[in-house]
Amino acid sequence: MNVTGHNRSPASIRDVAAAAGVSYQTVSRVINGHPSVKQSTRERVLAAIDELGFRRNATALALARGRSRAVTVLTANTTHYGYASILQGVEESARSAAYSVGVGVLESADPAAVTAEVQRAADAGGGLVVIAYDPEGVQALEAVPAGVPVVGIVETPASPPTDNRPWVWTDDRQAAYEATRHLLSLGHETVHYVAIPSSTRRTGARTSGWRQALKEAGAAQPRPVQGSWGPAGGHAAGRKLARDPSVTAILCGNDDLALGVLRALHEAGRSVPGEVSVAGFDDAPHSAYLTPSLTTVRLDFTGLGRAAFALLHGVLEESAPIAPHPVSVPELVVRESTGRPSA
Amino acid sequence: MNVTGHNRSPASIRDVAAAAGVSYQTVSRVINGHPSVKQSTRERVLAAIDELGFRRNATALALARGRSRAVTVLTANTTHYGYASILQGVEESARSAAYSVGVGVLESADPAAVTAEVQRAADAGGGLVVIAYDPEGVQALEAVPAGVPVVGIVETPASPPTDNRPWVWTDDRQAAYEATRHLLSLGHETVHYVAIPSSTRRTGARTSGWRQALKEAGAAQPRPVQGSWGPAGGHAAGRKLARDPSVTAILCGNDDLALGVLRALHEAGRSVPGEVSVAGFDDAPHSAYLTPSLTTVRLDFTGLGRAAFALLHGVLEESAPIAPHPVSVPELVVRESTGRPSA
DNA sequence: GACATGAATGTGACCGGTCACAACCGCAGT
DNA sequence: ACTGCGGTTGTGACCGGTCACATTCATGTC
Repeated sequence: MNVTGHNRSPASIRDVAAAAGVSYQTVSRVINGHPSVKQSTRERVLAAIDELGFRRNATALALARGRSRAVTVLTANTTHYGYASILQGVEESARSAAYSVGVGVLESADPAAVTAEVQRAADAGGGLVVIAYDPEGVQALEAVPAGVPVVGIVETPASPPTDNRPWVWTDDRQAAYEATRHLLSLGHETVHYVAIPSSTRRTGARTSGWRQALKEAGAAQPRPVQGSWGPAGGHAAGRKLARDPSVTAILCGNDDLALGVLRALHEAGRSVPGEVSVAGFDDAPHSAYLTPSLTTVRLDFTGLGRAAFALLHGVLEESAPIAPHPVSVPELVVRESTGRPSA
Repeated sequence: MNVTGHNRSPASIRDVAAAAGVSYQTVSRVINGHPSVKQSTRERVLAAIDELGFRRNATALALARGRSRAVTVLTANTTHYGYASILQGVEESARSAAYSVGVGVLESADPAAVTAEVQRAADAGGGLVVIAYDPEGVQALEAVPAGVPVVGIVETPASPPTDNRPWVWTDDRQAAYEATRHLLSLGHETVHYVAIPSSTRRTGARTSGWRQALKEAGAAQPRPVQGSWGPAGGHAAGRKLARDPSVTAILCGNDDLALGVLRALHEAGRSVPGEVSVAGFDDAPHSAYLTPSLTTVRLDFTGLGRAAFALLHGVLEESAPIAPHPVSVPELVVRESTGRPSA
């Protein structure tokens, strides 16, 4: 009988101490597995703990220790596949390290709101993981107060964040490069690009990888079409591209955009991959089941989340040395949506 | 200059008090907007706060007050559309109430792990939102220690959780009922069902709504096909159903399953909706862009999340009275994937 | 038998806030 | 001059743990 049902407020170590006839300090020692506690005493204390249903108060612990086994993930979105998977990865490893995980969403538009959210997360006391794939995330990363442990998840290894904080990345640039080369190698004259909103005012890593592949191949470099994140944006972009008969290959900034593009092409009566090839980015779970199934670049988002946590964990506990910035290697997955041009 | 760069440890109210030449209690009063503080004093304190870059320590606050403006969402998954959207809804309203949001994932298989996760979340001190759409969630809801404020998000209003804790729901039963009736009204002899894992050992709400519609129409009641959550499960189920030429209408437990079913039918050479009609559940963002676009039942998951938080907020702050269990009304969205049977 | 030694335990202060209560202030009422 | 009172401010204890240090006790050694 470890829970006595109608207990008023939860038992503290002093309650346990009283019940076991020892001092609170001894109870503390037992909880923390300190060696110098006589066996008989330890057993008495453990019995009392069980009896009273004692659980160590996490808040008090955090206050006394000055740090709180907690990580907060700051992200612009929690529903898109990549973001959600990163969160899942962080949560996964955080859980097995007995850390708790918080989420803070960075509301677009308002910079003050972003800063406020960062502040609140910082006040929580633990470490921060900032997903800096988009403008809000980048701003958030910069707004993190000095002294707060933080790991950034960024799009490109090219230019590190302003200071020497650790970060992890997927090599999006390389990934886009490879996807573009795949399409070119099939015989397409050039490849059009439907972009996701880029992380900075400058060109995003995916865009730049695509561009480089075109350049190296001496192919024409059409203007990227700006899309949003979701399928609706892809659909809008796809309608424009579908009107241009010279378009035979389209690379999309993510799989959702690609889905919208596929739909737009279908509505315009252009067959995929017969007339137009389409490739995506991310390899979301549904991409393999579309008709036609989607050629895309698989990115290990959950692995990225795990790496971010591992890094942060190292910083917070000062135990494990900070591993060099982990990279996850993207992998091109060729499916039905890409093929040789018909002409 | 509110941040003095190289500040060692963050300033406490006593630091501020010293700087302003008042007692710590006066600082506390200023922070909390207590009326009886002389205007000149207040200004002096505010100046010191700004000077030292003081921020109130959330941990200490929680310890002193005995409760912490925090909510933890317990869920079996963070990436599936419905779950992720609920989380988003909770986060959204939590943020505007200046609450922080935690996430705990309930690892399947191991019941002990589920209980442990619930415990850790409870220890965090705030309130709990448990998504009890699946066996893990239901178990978690039951494992919440007495005295911890909790709101459950359940599948069916039929049988409330064991005790009188508040909860919210979507009327999944009614939704499935309507979707089934839609298919029957198109002239299908009967409707097959690909089920998501149900929340209890008994039949899930969606299954039961489907069954009732068939019963009322005097239609045959085929065995539901067990699927998992993702498209892979739907694909497997779809392959079985595709082999049976008598199958002309399939209702799926969610849109991901439906996607897998669509793919399987395509592979088997059966046209949708020409030979077979397919309907999903949830109205995920991509469902409208599939080819054929998916008939489905739209559920307001973010609204559900918001409602859950509102309820919990009421409990935690004892201010607003507990509103009656909010329901969000599902809406049938008819698209291309359903039509009259060909025969 | 006196003393150093190490194991086992207890005491007080502290983390950074809050709460309850006491004390001080100036001013009106008698 | 004495009292009452509301506005202002300060003091001490507390939330539930930890940490640094002091203390007690049994033991082995000279």
